[in-house]
Amino acid sequence: MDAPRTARARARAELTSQILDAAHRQLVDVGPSDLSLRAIARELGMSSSAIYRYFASRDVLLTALIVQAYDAIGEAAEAAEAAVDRNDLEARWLTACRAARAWSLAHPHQYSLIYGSPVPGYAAPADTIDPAGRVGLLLARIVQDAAATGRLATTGESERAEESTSRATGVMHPQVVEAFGEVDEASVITGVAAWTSLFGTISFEMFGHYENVVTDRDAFFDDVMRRAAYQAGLRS
Amino acid sequence: MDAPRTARARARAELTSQILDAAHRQLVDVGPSDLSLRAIARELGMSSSAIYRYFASRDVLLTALIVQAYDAIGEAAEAAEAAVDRNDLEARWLTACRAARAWSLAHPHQYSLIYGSPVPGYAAPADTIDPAGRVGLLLARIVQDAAATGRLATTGESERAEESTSRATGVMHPQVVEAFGEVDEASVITGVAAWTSLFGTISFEMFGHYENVVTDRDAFFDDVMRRAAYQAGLRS
DNA sequence: GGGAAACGAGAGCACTGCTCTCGAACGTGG
DNA sequence: CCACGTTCGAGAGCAGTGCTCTCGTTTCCC
Repeated sequence: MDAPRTARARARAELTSQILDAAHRQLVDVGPSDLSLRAIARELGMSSSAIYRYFASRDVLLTALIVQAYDAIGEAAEAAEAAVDRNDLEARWLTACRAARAWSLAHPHQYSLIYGSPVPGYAAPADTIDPAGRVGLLLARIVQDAAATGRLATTGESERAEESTSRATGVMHPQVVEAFGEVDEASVITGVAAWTSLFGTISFEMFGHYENVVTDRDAFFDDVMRRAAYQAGLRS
Repeated sequence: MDAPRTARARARAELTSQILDAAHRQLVDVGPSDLSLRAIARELGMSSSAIYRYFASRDVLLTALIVQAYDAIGEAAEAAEAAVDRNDLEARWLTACRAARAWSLAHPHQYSLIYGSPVPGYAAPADTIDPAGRVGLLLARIVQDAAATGRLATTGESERAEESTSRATGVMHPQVVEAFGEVDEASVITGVAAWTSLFGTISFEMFGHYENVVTDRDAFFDDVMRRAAYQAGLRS
């Protein structure tokens, strides 16, 4: 952000990112709750107390890592989705979901950092809520594109959906509704439900809940995400 | 289970459950990762090392608490569902889901113990996989009842569902297919997807992912669970 | 009753996050 | 250019953790 004028400022920025890197490296094989400030300090050859010049507490460091992880999975999903034909909405959807899953399976500890139980004594810092929505925003954009090209199926299924739709108003946060663009709130709900389903499925797989339940995880995931896309209003 | 013949065995059983109770009590306000063996020992007026006569390690104690939590949420869902008219399949479904959510909101730390990121260095003990499926089994039973009374919608929606159904075989574990009874595998998949959606939605709500996203959580949950029931093949 | 197993308490080890102090390096205003 | 104030790093230390080991004591079973 700011250009580091003085040598001290430059050294500070350098060390800050070195600490972050070391923490990120440690996260590869230890898991968030076992992440140790002292171990990071050892790896960097500095005293443990020196870390506190750069991060006020362990939780602050974790928060920074959380933001990193959100950005990483968001970027992975965006990059994959960007390579797909803009007109093939379902392919875009499925590709984004698959990319999110692939990233998660490749980075289990970072995943549990952002989608597991919050490890600090329940503190959802404001810095994290913005990057947290990145994958969700990507999905919302696809739904929005579907609506823009007149390809969003508004009525869910049969009369039942209509019934629940009729009284569903004011359920979602205005800024989320805005992110979906000019679609009715029922579509926002199904979109958020699909987003939830995406990470619910990944979490269940990663946290062992599909042990002795789902054998072919790839096929299962694809199937569920396809149905989620359909229910969100996307038709091929 | 076994009748404690000797006084020593009786004292052992007594103390074991006292430790478990103290741990459970501590879980009300501290969260799984902050659960302290020494604090439990202090509360019980015994030395910390004495705990190890009853639980070989902290993880073993946590495992016991996990089983307790699974049983508790399972029992809550079952009790609520049992009070509903057996013929109203959707009401049974929705009631079970609501009970699971209500239990979760009332017991956040126990919830994150079973549906959050696994706190031990990734150990999913065999003792836990059985009670873990209790809520899922309940939902499966409802689907099974629907099939038994000829009220299970087998073809999902349109030709798309049929397409993905055609190649979906061998995806699920045989014992899960068996738990669903005489339904085709596609219905098992949608059932497991609905089960995933249930806890995915609860997790997102509990772990703060609906902050600035969903305002009316009750209405949102009902809506999503109703759609999940529909997609699982349940029709009112 | 005597031998063996189970038990409780205490000390101790290695580790954690975090605080405080103190001397050294650094940057900037006069 | 140099003195003063800020920033930084290291070390010691505190309170706490899970866990192990030892050493008497209690209980059980033959």
